[in-house]
Amino acid sequence: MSDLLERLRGRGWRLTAQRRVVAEVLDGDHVHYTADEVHALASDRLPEISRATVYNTLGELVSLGEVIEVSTDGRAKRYDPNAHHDHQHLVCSQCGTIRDVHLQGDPLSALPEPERYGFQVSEVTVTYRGICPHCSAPS
Amino acid sequence: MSDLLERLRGRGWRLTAQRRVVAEVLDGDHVHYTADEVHALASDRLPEISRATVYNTLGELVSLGEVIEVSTDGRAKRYDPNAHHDHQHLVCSQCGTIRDVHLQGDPLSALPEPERYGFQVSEVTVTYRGICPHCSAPS
DNA sequence: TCCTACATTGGACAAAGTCTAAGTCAAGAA
DNA sequence: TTCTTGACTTAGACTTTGTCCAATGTAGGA
Repeated sequence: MSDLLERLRGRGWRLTAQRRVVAEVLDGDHVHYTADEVHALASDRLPEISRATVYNTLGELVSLGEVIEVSTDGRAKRYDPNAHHDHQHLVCSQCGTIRDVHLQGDPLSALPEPERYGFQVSEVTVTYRGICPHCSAPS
Repeated sequence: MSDLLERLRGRGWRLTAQRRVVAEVLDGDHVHYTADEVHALASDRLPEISRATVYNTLGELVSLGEVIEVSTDGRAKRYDPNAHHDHQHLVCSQCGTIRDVHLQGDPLSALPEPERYGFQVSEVTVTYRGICPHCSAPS
């Protein structure tokens, strides 16, 4: 994670306590927090951090390509720090759990030329939905 | 569209002016309105229709499987009446235009068994993003 | 035509996110 | 080290999107 901070500083990012804390919260794989969750976790370490700063910082990390914004349910967006490994998401329709998954083949190739309608297609996101083992287990 | 109304009546739907108007607004292919847009268009024909009714009706149409809910941008959900033809979406990153597209092959098969983590996967949505011809044209 | 269960309404409420003006501070300059 | 300044942060108002509820209206069967 300190690589991340170094990389950002190299791009002219001013390194503040708030930004550091947000980056630390997002450290780790398979993390998919909402902005509110990031704010709550960041507040544990830096109680005076404001919501606006969390939103600002997340937005910056997204536009710098260090974090991916995921909206799986039409509710709060989630932030995925696993931005340097191409992957998609598998979501439990019941509890909302999210897993990163890796596909066979390139989903871009499933869209034939005549179905592109002259668009310059550059990105594809695939979301699988189903019931996770925990939710389908007899209770 | 009157097939739709007949079908719904067959399922015990009470046919009111409000519901008819909402269904009429959603008539047509390649329509992807937000709830607010549906409300505005419905109000043109039936000025006293309330937002709550539009939300209720859209929700019912979705749970009856007659309309699909699409959230392409993490902002307002859009409602797609093209529910009986399997398709995915192509979105312009600049202007937000949405097109229905048809894929080659089944995207479910791109997710190998070991990548399913015990989920019972039942659904997949694929969203392509790019620049539409109108936005990429020299202005 | 009358009944009544279901539908609609308007407004309050809630969740998620954006904006702004005023104050603070990281990091380069001296 | 201290100073300076423009970038960063803050609190809270505001916006957008959507949900809920109690009161009122009405579709369609008897």
